[in-house]
Amino acid sequence: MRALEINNWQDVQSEVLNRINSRIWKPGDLIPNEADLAIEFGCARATVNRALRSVAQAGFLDRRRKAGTRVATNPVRKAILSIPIIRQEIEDKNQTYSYALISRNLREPSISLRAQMKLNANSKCLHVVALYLADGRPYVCEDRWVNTVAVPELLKVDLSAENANEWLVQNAPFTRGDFTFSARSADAEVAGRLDAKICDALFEIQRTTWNEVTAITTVTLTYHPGYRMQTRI
Amino acid sequence: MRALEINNWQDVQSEVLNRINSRIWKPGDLIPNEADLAIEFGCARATVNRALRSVAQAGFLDRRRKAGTRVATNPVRKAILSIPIIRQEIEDKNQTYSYALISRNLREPSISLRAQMKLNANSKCLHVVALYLADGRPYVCEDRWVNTVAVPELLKVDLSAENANEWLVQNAPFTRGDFTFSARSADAEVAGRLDAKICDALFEIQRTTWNEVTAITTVTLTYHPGYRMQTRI
DNA sequence: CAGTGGTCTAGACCACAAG
DNA sequence: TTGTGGTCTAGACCACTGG
Repeated sequence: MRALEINNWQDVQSEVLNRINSRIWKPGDLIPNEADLAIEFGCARATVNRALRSVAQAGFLDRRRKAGTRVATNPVRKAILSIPIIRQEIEDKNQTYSYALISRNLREPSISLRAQMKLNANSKCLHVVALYLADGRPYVCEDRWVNTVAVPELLKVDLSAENANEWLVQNAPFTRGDFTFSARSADAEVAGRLDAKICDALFEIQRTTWNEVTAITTVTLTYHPGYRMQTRI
Repeated sequence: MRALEINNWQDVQSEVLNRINSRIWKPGDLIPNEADLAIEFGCARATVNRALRSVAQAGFLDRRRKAGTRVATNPVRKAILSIPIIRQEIEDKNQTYSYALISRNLREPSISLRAQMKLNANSKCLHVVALYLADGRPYVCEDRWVNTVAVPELLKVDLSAENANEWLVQNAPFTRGDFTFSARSADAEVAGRLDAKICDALFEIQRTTWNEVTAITTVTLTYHPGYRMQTRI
């Protein structure tokens, strides 16, 4: 049996996780305070603090001033999803990326979209539909509405050459985003675009991005049949 | 114009985000090192470090020893998904939670499942199918395989009274999980369970959880038609 | 009120990796 | 080789909140 040796905050973290894991500290238990743990582990309180903050952020501990630190009873699992640029996602699979603009119009958004993006009445949006292909096969269809008040420069961009997403990433920073993941059935239109059968189940992501209080863009990505989004915690 | 006042790491963080946002520091730019920023902001380097680490974790900065800190060119957006306990998810919507066990068998898993869970040949799994209801309407169908070698105690549990997920959360800690999100069409069996029409598109989450190197359980959650998973960054 | 976590500071040493 | 971020430490004060 080897003695426990603590040299850094990662060591503290794994010791804490071990105690939770092996049920030395059970769900709901109050664990010793930072000062006591620092003495036990032979390190500074700041080091214990760093470790406990990290474990708490992962959802395994609940911390409150004065009340102390408890092992979480409902370990809410948090999965971190990386939302990559589509070009990268395709190239990471060693497939050839290509892009085709389907349509580009200036028009009024629907009422529900106007509500979601909190736009004024009469405001026009740039509506862009495009297709991303991997090795020449349809990968994902993008249906995008851009608030032209927030990003007027986009109107001058040639979207058949450069795709709207990459232009926006470079030129229109955002501070906040709402994401919705869902499943939908292919209708005739989207089935045609994605080379799917009518009634195929398609994975869909809708995302609205904001710069403080102004909506920049709402985009719906409809993936080819069989697409899977994966992550790990 | 008010003077910039920095009192804590959150202030440093928002000033940094402002500079990225307002393109004072552009994508790809090298920003000053921690020591210089500490002088500029009139605070300790540790405070700057805390702020920059936080911004980097959010994906807006790339940091490398010796190479310094750069504004990310590909701001990979990271969405944090909370995976709640189903009971909570339903109760949070002020709906009535209920649960029904559909089947419970000890049997051999399919070859693909055996591969995914890295099980030996001949190993038997507990296969549990159950339905969760919100206000009496089908909410999500759970199809679960449990590695009985890892969690033999579950065999003694009455799963018609207590659902497997909550028992496992309390009694079988895990250290790692793989998640897959996808869309599928309803076949006759699942349509019947979820009160859906055949061919409806259904949102599906598959999750395999591990304790170090041992697979605990693989569960597929198939949600009712129209289900949406939402998050925000 | 008083105990807890949250944070700041100044200084120090270390690990990494670019040149 | 050397500049950069990564981290530790000891001590201090503060903010919150439970009792």
